[in-house]
Amino acid sequence: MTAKNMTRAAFFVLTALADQPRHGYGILRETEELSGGEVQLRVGTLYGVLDRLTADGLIVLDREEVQQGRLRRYYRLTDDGVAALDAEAERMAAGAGAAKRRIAEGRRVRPAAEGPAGLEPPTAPGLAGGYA
Amino acid sequence: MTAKNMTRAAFFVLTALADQPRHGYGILRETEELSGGEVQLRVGTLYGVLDRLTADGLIVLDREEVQQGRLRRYYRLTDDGVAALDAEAERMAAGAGAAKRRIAEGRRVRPAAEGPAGLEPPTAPGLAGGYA
DNA sequence: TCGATATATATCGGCAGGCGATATATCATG
DNA sequence: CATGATATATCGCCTGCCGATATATATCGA
Repeated sequence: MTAKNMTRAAFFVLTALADQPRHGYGILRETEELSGGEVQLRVGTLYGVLDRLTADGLIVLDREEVQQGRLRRYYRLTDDGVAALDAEAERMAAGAGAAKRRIAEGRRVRPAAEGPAGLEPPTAPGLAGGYA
Repeated sequence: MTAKNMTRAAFFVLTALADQPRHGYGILRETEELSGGEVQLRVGTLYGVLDRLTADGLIVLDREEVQQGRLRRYYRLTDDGVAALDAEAERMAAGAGAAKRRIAEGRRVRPAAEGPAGLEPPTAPGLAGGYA
């Protein structure tokens, strides 16, 4: 929707890889654990995301291991990946802050009441805080 | 990807409506202004989102006005809408915080260097902070 | 020993949703 | 008189998420 709009799935994958390299299945488990089970990154989503992030140069294949007869393919963030994740986190924090502020701002005019709108016409139109 | 996963566009619309009722075109301008031009909610996106949010009971048609021969259709948040936006803001802030923390955590092992991985095998696997 | 579950990879088709393009209409500005 | 801002709305393309499915090995309980 914006310039380089990162998908949620991509964000979660990058976050899971931010502290150390992980393999696909590890990313799945880490994401779920990290969010207390709230976020569930799906298998069907994972590999597409991994391919796209690799193509975009945000992650790279770190190494391959064979543990107990099972292949593990480890990915890690590139410098670009770290930067992208950092920027996205910044944007999210800013957006969350803006939303919170505006909810509070609206609470003055809208104290859980119904009816066409606030009683007095809104004071100023757009002065708002801005995301950043 | 999670339980009730709200789209970005929906988030921006709800945020734009959080302080006062607005009409479609106003939402577009407000979103752009609010983010310093970084976020551009598209016209082709807007009305679908508006319909979906209405169907979900997160916003309602507040009123219709005719200003200088042009129709303005104002929407406002419902209580559910406020709650949903608040919850989403919380999730975003938590996610952003987790990402930031993990980036810092990884910086210890990955000081902008390249090579298969950190020198010593990562100390502990998953103790992480968790989103919330 | 057999079935279920966890670990681990990967693909495919359906469907939701964002976006560019397009259409229509009014008003202000150059 | 044309352009651009304001204001609504629709349509088709394409990206991307997800459920289902496939394959293979190891573990554990019945």
